[in-house]
Amino acid sequence: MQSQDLKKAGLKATLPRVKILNFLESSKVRHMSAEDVYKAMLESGDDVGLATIYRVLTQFESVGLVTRHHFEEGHSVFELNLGEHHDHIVCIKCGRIDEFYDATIEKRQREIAAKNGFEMTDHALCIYGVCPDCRDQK
Amino acid sequence: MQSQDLKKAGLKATLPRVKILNFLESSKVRHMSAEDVYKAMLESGDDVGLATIYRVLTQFESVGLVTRHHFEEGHSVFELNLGEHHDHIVCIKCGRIDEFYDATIEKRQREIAAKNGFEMTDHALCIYGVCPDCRDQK
DNA sequence: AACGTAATGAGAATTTTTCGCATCTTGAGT
DNA sequence: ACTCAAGATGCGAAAAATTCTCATTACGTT
Repeated sequence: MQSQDLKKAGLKATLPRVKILNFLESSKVRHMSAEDVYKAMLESGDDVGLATIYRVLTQFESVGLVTRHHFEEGHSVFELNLGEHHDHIVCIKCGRIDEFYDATIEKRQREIAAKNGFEMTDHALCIYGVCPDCRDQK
Repeated sequence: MQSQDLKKAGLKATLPRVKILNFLESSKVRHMSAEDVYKAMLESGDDVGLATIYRVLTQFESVGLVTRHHFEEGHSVFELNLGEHHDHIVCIKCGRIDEFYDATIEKRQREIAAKNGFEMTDHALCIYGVCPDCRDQK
């Protein structure tokens, strides 16, 4: 039940917020822009204003429910947090997004931050390339 | 002489392009938005239209003269390519940007791309944190 | 020096995101 | 369940970032 999750995160369980969280949890697409969420919800009859989508996704981000990514498209992409951290590998042809986790890279990052005297709060690693399907079709 | 560099890169050596390249090479700040470049050049008397700045930086990117970054600010940041690839560590308090290169991470990335069947074309790694100066001031 | 092609400038247009404010909900207290 | 204040929403306007249009200008080749 989403309203409990929201309250646990310190947010009032308003109808738009419940709908958006519910939508994110039930969506098969994991990475979506605010506009994507807006349109998809419109289709399914859950009419939430675009400004609210932006506000809510930003709030979800600040309480850790979602992660915001800045890939190369000129707009933010949001992803529901499912616990395990991971990085991304994006196909520059079709936009397909795969996920991966690499302990070695994670460790090196922490070491590099420490070596530079930074207190690491976050990191973003994105590999760009051509996915298997797009390579074949060429 | 910048006009030679431009021609070598396959671009006509127009006045705005020479001025912009010259500005990037002489700037002490290495990471700038299109707006930053526009304003700084205005100050120094080199008046180039903002649309041209955008066009030229995009061209410079496609011929490899500059790299475009998508940090967390909601706009692109450009950096003159000086040969050696590197990644970034950004202070979320003051915006300071340090650079680093880690062979282990580079190697792992190539391996991960290969393992997923991707032909890697590029990658972006950015560590976010609080820099030494900002930690002290807190 | 002349010419054709490509580049520039200025502002309009797009796109993405935020803001302002009137109205409506939520959740705490009765 | 009912009331109320704080906070949330919706909508359109406003910002911010970037691209486009098109008339004018500059390259560089002849």
